[in-house]
Amino acid sequence: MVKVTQKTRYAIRALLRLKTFGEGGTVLKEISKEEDIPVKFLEQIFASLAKADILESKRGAQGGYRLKKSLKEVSLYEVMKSLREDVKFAHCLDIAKPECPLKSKCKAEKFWRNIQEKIMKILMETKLEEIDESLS
Amino acid sequence: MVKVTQKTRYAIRALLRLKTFGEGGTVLKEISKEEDIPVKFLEQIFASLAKADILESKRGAQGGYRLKKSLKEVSLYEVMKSLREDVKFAHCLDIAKPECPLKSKCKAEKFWRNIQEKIMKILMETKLEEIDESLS
DNA sequence: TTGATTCCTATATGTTTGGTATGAATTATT
DNA sequence: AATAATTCATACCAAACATATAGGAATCAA
Repeated sequence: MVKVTQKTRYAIRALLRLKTFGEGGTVLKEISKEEDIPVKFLEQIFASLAKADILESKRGAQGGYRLKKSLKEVSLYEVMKSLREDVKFAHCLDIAKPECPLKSKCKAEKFWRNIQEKIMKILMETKLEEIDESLS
Repeated sequence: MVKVTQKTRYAIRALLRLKTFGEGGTVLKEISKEEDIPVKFLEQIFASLAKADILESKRGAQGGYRLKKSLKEVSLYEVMKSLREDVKFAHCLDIAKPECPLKSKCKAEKFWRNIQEKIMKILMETKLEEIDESLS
């Protein structure tokens, strides 16, 4: 299953915005306000992104977030995966065994896997940097 | 949003199975049994596929379904669309106007559209015929 | 110690999905 | 004409998932 949720969209926009703050970074509240994303929701999102080493956090007063990687290096796939969004089509590939009575199921699952690989390739090749370029 | 649901998977498998019945076609109940898909759910699926001219139906006694198009001609995109599964990423492209205060949103939405087009291309190029070939 | 912040986890709300139920409409067969 | 077999149409329901909201713990600079 490949899905692009609101969460993913928020994440992308937040990262893009964070980029404009450069090395200094900023505080979550700021981005929440500027991008009009619910604070508490964004907290969860940033927690995930931080865990995935896409951004860096510092707690406490004078704390905040800043990008840890250049957006050139961060793929869409990486973001989606860190948010634990499923990036798979095939459902039960383990059923696809020779003995499986539903032959068309076996075939179909393998078929899904092929598609999945193609789409994952796109998601992996797409770096966030492209976003900034996509308006020019 | 691109998603592959159970419904889509059922549809694919059902079409594949239907193909094995050739010109004569068969009755929904039969496919339901062989593919282990809930009858009533499959009814809805087939109704959609029929509306999309992918298969042909005949009501009443001695009725049933048969493929209307060769699976060579039917794309994954077509199936998904006929089931009214969303095949779009971009959410609110109409907000992406010059006046939009959320510039990163505008950028992002355009970015999503690019991705969407790539993925749609894959889905459109993928014909169901490939499924049968994918195990060989 | 205080205030600002991130982090953690539980809960509430809304939407989608997968499936069920009921029955109407259609058609071949008897 | 009656019957049985089918597709067609629609409404409903429960579970899963998405989108938040809430409360407070942990951390840290001043």
